[in-house]
Amino acid sequence: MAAPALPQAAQRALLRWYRTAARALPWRRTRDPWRVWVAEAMLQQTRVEAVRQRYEEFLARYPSPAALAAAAEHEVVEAWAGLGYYRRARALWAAARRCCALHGGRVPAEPAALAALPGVGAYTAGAIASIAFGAAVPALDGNAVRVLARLLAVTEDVSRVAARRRLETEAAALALRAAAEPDGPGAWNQALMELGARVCLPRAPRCDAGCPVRRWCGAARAGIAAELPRKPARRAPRPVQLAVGCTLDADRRRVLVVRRPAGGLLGLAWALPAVEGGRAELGAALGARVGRELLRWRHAFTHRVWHARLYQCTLHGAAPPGARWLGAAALRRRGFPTAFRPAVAAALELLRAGRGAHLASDPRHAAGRRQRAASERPRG
DNA sequence: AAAGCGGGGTA
DNA sequence: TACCCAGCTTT
Repeated sequence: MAAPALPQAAQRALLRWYRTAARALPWRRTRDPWRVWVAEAMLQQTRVEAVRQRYEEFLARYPSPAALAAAAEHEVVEAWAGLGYYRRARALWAAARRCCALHGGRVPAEPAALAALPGVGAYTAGAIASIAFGAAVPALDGNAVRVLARLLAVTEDVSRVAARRRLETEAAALALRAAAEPDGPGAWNQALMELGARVCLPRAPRCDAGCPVRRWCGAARAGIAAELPRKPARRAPRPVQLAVGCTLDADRRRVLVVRRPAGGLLGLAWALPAVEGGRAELGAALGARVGRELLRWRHAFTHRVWHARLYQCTLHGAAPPGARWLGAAALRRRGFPTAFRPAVAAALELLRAGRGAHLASDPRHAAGRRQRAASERPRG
């Protein structure tokens, strides 16, 4: 292993800064590998503040791999509702089961064994191994990539293999050297991420706001910190028309909900029945008569935008397999992805209003509809 | 190498 | 509006 390009003095300065500047986050109070793992799983592409609110609650419910493994997969997905990337919940559940089957219910300490678990890639394996077990391995997340690309003044596109390899080599050398410091590689990896989150910000790096490693930063010296790291442009999300059914039972006291198919978008999450297309596609898929339109809203994903319309539906025959009828209380309790919350709110409104009442009779709701409908108007 | 997969904060 | 975030998996 070659020596790191970053001087030891810089590494020590950053470690020193971390000792005093680190935020007191819930997952920093422990070295319990399960608690570290749950935090890392939740933090994948997810803001610290979003995870803060959900972390303790999830751990109270699933305090160990065995506890999670004992739950049903769909129950875990529901506990994940609102956090996004639901595949993480399913992977964590599968990985917990594997820990019980293969590792006696314990979290493995070896980075390779960790990375073999579903949902655990190079970053997460490195984070768990270094933070929970003190292993001298890097944890190269988006923050660390940004910080290192700036320190080393890597001007190449960081998604390219050559640039990526350079960052990984440097990160590995730094983790190894950090193992000889009192704080250890776990603190070092978190120090890199903390700097990226607090000082070395993506758009507007705060080099002047007390960056502890500015003296050693190639990008700051060249005046190009804000331009790094370079990344390829992302493609615009594809617009998709979505028809959603609001189906009441004969008593008009309950609403039909379904679990979405496992493979696709929002897999295994609870939702109102929905299909790409309009009234015709919804009626055919649901076996229902499609009545009046109740609501329009939009929901943006990374890769597509839903232009969604909610229709009141009447079933021709039986409910589709696996569907459930939920009353207002059950509907409120159930965890739904954010994409469906406007529809669930409208369904609740419809239940509350009762037979024959019109949704738009609620002025608050009518205002919301007008606003969304305006933003929804097709361009051109 | 690129695409699929959420949700929300920020400039 | 555009960008990005404590990424992983499949194609």
